Amino acid sequence: MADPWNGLATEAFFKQPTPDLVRHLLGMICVRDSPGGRTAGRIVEVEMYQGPWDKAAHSYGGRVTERTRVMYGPPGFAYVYFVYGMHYCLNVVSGAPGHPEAILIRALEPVDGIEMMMQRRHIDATHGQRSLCQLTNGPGKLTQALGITREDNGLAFFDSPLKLYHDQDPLPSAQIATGPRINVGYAEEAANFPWRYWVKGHSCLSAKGSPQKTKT
DNA sequence: ATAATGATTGGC
DNA sequence: CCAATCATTATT
Repeated sequence: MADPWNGLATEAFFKQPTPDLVRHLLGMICVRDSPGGRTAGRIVEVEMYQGPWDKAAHSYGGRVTERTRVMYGPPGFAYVYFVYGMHYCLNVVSGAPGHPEAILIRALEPVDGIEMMMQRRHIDATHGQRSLCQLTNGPGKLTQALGITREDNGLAFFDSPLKLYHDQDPLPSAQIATGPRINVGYAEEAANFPWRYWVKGHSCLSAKGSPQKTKT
């Protein structure tokens, strides 16, 4: 038997309940292979969206549209949508078929294909941790850096150019923080659900996702 | 057919 | 703080 915490995620891995999967995605490696090469990053910030009763979700109320159709299918596939007329966002579909749940990937720590990411993001080569993080520390930034577009909608994370890998054991709870999701103020009571999860203290968290630093 | 708006980012 | 920019969605 393969070690479930080492290597390409299996189709079965995605069948766990969304509240479990969202924590297990933290620390995993998201990979996008393209003819030009591989780009990849470690997942450090995510948000879950749960089906018909989550007013922040595109699938709120059980709406089935062309855009949200993939959310109603089996878990482990990509839900990619276009927002604000200029950005793509990448989600991992979760939940059993008929349960329109998904997990938005909000920030990555760059791991592979740095040069290609810099070209795609139109960022000049500079060095240091801070400049690396700006490649992928936001949901729109990471799709641009990995070259993810609407063409990726519906791809299987366990069998396609878009992949999720384990290279370490799941993060312990002590290293995971939670809080309200970003930019869902329209969602009334759901706006306050603590359904954003991030790696505590990580330097590549999204700008709005980074807890404000307090002075001592 | 038309109007409103967004699971964001970057610039001022 | 606010403009950019257009697909998606709901409404007429």
